[in-house]
Amino acid sequence: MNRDIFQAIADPTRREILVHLAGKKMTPNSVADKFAISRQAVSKHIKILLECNLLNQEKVGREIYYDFNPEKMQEVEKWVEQFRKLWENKFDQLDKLLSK
Amino acid sequence: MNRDIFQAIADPTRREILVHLAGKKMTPNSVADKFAISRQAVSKHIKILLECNLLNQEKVGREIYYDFNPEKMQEVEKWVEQFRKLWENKFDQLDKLLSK
DNA sequence: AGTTTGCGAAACCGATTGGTTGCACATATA
DNA sequence: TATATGTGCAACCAATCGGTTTCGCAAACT
Repeated sequence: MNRDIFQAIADPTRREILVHLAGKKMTPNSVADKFAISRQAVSKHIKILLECNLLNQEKVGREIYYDFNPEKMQEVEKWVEQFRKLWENKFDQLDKLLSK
Repeated sequence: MNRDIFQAIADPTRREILVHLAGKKMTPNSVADKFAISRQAVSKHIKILLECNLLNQEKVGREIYYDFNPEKMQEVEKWVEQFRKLWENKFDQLDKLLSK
């Protein structure tokens, strides 16, 4: 399934999961230990992140290790990028004002 | 009301609205002309964007002009930033591999 | 003064979301 | 072989979402 990455990172729990998995690869169980929700709920979040290629999957025995795939996140960066010149202009104008 | 900016930009219509309003200030009616949804639906989107400070509001007579406030978008940029070194590492490794 | 225009707010609706519990199944362990 | 563990999937549920239509009100036009 093809999912919108912006919708994927809209949920605060999923954003936290991403930060954890960017630090080190983890199993769903160990991720779930970090949160106050069920293992299955975490699994659903992981599935969504997986569906938009924000995670890599590696099966070891009966365990599955997930870790963050940074490439996809560039899509977000690229979208935000288009606005950067706007806030930089704003700062430039403030700088000019302050230096008067 | 205080709203999550990630939730605000999760909707594709709202992202399009932001791009329009980053180009020039517009009234809800003129924004609605760009979409296949009602003016009221657009107004609800604008309200959400306003609630997390992604828009500025300026009343002129009976019209209200909205335009993009870039500062708030830096929150998203900042969050994505933490992952940048990860994908940059990935490219470095690819470069090394290709130059062998 | 009466009508049109621009807007936000409210009520409503079907679809989606984020959680739960229960289950099936493969893999490890006794 | 029997049992325990790690996982994904399905069914269910209340809450939220994104749209609609209807309404009220202020500002502009005739």
